[in-house]
Amino acid sequence: MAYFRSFNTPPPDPAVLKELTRKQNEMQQRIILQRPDFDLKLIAGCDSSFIGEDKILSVFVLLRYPELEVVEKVWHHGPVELPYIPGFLAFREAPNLLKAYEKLQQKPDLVMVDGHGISHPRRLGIATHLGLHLNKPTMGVAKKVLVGKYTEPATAKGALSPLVYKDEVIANVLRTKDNVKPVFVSPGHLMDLESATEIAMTCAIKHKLPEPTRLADHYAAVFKQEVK
DNA sequence: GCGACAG
DNA sequence: ATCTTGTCGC
Repeated sequence: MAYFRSFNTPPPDPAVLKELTRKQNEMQQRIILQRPDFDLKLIAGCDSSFIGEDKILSVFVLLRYPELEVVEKVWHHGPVELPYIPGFLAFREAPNLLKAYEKLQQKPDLVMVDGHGISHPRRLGIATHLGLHLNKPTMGVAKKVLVGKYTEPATAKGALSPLVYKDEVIANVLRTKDNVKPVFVSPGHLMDLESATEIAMTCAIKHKLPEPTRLADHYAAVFKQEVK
């Protein structure tokens, strides 16, 4: 990966990775995957951007559902300690994301995260990680696969195919727009694959990324300029 | 041992 | 993620 091909990024400490892996295996036991019982009125989207290599800026956008009108947007920036390591993204981004979340005046019924949910080696993608910390329904929408195998879904919007890992369907590869690369939708915590897929599709209006994460991504770039 | 590898 | 120009298409 990039970290051992790069000259300036320190290689991950084996002892640290062992500890973080232990933590994920521990958290894994608390994951609850079920159809949410809420009636979705407010949905949040979150994403982070980086300023240099040691500062992170996280954004949370709150939208009314299913209208998808923005009702609130907050951000928080701070230092980042760990380098990016595949499989350990949450330990790098979650701390700052949680601080941004606290700034929301109203809390969402569901959080859509830019990244994977249970479609992770130990089922602990950043969406699941955040869900456990917030004790709130979360789902992940990633742009690239992390683990698992799948066949390319049809090119029409709405087409999907399962992402399978260790004989289990951990996400749906969903085409959210005609002839555009699909996204990977997975449940995070207190959520199930079917509901997550349906919500992702409902939020995908005219772009590849569903509105919550698309707008979070957009504002992350906007706020980043204000900070600079 | 050889690849793969979210953001 | 980030570094970066023009360019093709709706």
